[in-house]
Amino acid sequence: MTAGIGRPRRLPVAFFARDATVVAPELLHKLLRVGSGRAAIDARIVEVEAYTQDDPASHSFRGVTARNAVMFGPPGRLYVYFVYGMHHCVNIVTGASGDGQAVLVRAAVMDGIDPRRSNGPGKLTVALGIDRTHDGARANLLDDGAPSPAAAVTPRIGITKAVDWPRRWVAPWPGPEVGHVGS
DNA sequence: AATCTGATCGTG
DNA sequence: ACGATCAGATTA
Repeated sequence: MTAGIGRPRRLPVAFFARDATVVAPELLHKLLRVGSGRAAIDARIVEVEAYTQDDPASHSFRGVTARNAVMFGPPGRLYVYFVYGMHHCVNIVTGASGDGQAVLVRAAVMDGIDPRRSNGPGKLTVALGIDRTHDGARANLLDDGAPSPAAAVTPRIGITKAVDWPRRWVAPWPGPEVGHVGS
């Protein structure tokens, strides 16, 4: 992806301490950094989905459980879960502690990685090497001054409840269409 | 204890 | 359109 446009600034916890529907679109084109030092991998976020507690499709809808506990914890942490017996998905926890909400990172662009290898929630975690051991870890989001894209809000993907809620934001994608589950 | 259902992805 | 594959949540 493009080299640093500005000096990367780490987003403060306050950034995440707001409603998921507000934070989600602002996460577009921010960098999600995994690892540190020379092992650090950056992913420029290009597709997100917001999940709040009042959302029937959210894992937090029915209250705290062992799996979703992190969603109810402090903002700015990673909520990682395992689904379909084979895929991991990463979320950035938002809102105040006690409020179960998060933003699912559905796609990102990575330097030297074929976009088709990171254009889906499950594929992205593989590309970033994220698994359940990252659940609850502090998220490392960077703002390198990349211009904010004109976020397009659309219905969500891959869920069966409240599908129509406009809580999915997609940024211009440099390669082939995002995902294959068109809408 | 048993059943059901996925915030997905690759293949047919 | 469908199967893979299993953990977590729900129901009995």
